[in-house]
Amino acid sequence: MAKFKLDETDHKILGMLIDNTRTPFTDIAKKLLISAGTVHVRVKKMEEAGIITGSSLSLDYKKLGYSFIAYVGIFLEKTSQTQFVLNRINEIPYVTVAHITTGKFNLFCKVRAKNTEHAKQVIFKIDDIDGVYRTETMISMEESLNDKTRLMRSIFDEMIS
Amino acid sequence: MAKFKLDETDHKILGMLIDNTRTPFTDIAKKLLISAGTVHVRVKKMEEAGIITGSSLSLDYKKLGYSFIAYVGIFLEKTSQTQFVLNRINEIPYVTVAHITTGKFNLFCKVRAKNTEHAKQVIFKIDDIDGVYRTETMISMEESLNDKTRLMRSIFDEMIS
DNA sequence: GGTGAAAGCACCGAGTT
DNA sequence: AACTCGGTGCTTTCACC
Repeated sequence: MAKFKLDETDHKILGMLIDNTRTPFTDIAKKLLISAGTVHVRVKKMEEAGIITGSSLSLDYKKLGYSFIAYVGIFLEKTSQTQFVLNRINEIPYVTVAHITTGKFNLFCKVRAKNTEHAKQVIFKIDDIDGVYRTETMISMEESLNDKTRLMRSIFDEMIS
Repeated sequence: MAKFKLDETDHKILGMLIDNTRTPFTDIAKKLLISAGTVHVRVKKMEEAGIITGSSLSLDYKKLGYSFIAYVGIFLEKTSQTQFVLNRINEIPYVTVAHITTGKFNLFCKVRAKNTEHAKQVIFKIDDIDGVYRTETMISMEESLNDKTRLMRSIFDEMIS
């Protein structure tokens, strides 16, 4: 939970790995003018500290046939049901992220589905959860991905300057 | 854009790589009772087909000091400004995803920041864009990540059954 | 489209400065 | 902390099925 101290070298290593986890340590070493062993040790330390929690593939979901994205805002009958409903939502396939929120909605989640028909089925499952009073759906017509890489750049740029 | 035909072996390979891009091909080969060379060829084909678009590190942003998440709904003065405003939003650091949406808002984005003060600065930048009439912020109190892995499981479960 | 073996590297730990 | 170096094991290719 605490802030972890990373120096500029660590950031540069992360910067090279965030776009491609298979970037050879030897390449990183060459670019940063350090030894591959040092890269190895630093990555390991970041893994042990829990900064690096794993690695994942980036897939083109449109090509896989999942081109529908929607956000669903959820109103509850009573706020005391929040955790219960969140747990139920997390059991529903094709819900990719869920949040407890302040503001308009009590809960908020993202759904990725094949098409409108498929999404409707997913959203009906959310509506059916005990304690859900009403939902409000926002359909994404276009997603512009900044995502992880972009966020890391924001963080790095600030730290280096 | 078209659906790409993946067989069960491809799905199993993706299933083993989605959680850990560094899973040795030899391990995958052993488990699926095929040769490591075959795993290599199939992964390469999926890369060439654009199904696999890359690989990225999973990082603990809380430990990096970025524990604030909010969603921002955006109302525009005129819908004709949509693309222009989307482009401006994509230039703002700490905005991680942006969408053009139907429903309540014209645009919709996710912000990850250090704290409320930092988030305020980011949201002010959104408010300042020409054509933005009003924004509505939903602060996440708790994020429960299903994320990529979860989605892939949803897809695989369906395909295998 | 798959195999199996061989060659080429990367990873990773031990020992050193 | 960082470097070098050597053993181990993964990746990648290629001739063959």
